[in-house]
Amino acid sequence: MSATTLKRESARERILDLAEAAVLQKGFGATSIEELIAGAGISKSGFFYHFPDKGELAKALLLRYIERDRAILDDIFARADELNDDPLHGFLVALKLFADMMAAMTEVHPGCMVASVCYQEQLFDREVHELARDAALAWRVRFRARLDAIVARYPPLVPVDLEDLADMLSVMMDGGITISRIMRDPQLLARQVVLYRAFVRSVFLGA
Amino acid sequence: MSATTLKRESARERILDLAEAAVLQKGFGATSIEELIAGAGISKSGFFYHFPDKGELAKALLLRYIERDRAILDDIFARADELNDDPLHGFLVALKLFADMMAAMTEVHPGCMVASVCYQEQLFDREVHELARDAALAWRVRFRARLDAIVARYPPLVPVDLEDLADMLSVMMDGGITISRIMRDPQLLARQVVLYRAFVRSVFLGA
DNA sequence: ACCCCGACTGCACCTGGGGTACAGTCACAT
DNA sequence: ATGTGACTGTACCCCAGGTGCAGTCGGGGT
Repeated sequence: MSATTLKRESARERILDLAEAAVLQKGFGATSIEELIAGAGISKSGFFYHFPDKGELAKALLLRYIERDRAILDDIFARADELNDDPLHGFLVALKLFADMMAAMTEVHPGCMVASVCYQEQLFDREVHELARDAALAWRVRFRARLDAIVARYPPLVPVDLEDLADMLSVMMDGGITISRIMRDPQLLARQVVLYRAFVRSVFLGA
Repeated sequence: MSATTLKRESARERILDLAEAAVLQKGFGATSIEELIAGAGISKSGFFYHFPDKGELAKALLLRYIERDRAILDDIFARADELNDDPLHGFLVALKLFADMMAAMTEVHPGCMVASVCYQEQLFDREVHELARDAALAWRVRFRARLDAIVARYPPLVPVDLEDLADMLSVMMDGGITISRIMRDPQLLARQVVLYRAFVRSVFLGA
């Protein structure tokens, strides 16, 4: 990394920051390169120097989003595990932490980049869709591992498929974000996470 | 309705059909008026005769989608009520019918128009967003009424807010469709509806 | 001192998509 | 016969997403 690259924040990062906010707020299609370069203070040529085309911007955006999401989940689970070493209670605490985090957001959740990509198909290439798929698969694996640890100690009282229960969290996050946005209710997502928590609790601990 | 309107299927309907498929598959932005008029066999002027602008097409599309969705739900609940007059078992049967319907779809669900609109903000006017919101509100009211009837007979064993539990179905449908698409697993949505059913069951009947 | 390289700028130009404007057509209903 | 609904055709405008390329500017390596 040269000194030039480090000064302030590189133009590339500035574009990515502006694009992320704009895309989550109004969608990828409605976000113009024009507005990004105006905001970042660079020329059109400068933009195309960093991103061969708009699709590459989408890829970079998704990659960054997935990475941050992963870091947030890592942090939440780490904090939950610190407080507790029982797998079930650790998971329940993590869900609580997550719900609190969502509840703390005063405005509606900016949206899930992965879902956003899903509804803009064909605009992006195969590669971008694989990225989204890999992210969803990573969520499944992560949550599934937690659930596997739980069943070893708590035999489920309600018959459920663990993979489905793992996917259910992804489903509720994505759906929760969407319905939260549609309803313009910032708290809806948090309440849905709490409901998922109640389900997990009742599956392993009963009513 | 004139004879002209009836011959074959009106151009307007043809456009709407083509647009619906295209939008659910690749998004509204990626669906060009050009491709629609080519498919419908009319001129550009013909398109703008029916829809003042692309936004009006979105509105018409959403309206049609919401109406069909309403009809499907009406039918499912009517069939479920025919088979059963207990509110809880009626709801559980309806969920089963719904899951079966979703499972019967061999390809991945085309997607939810309402969610699609949600992720394309700013592309549409206030009116379109109000439409999406009203649709989500209608789901909430419909499911909430079912749940209210259930609690009158079955005191909940797990403490849940009924409005949240009602919203949870919308959340799982939308999220299920999205994750189903991302994962390219057509059966995922059906399995998630079954899980929601298991939750409702355990809330009112226990493990 | 020299030059290369990364990170741009500026300008010219092209395409496709979303419109606008408006005159004309043609079948059918009254 | 006359009007109305459902269009067609032509012409034109703007904007966004590019493409192509020559030039610039500052730092680092030799």
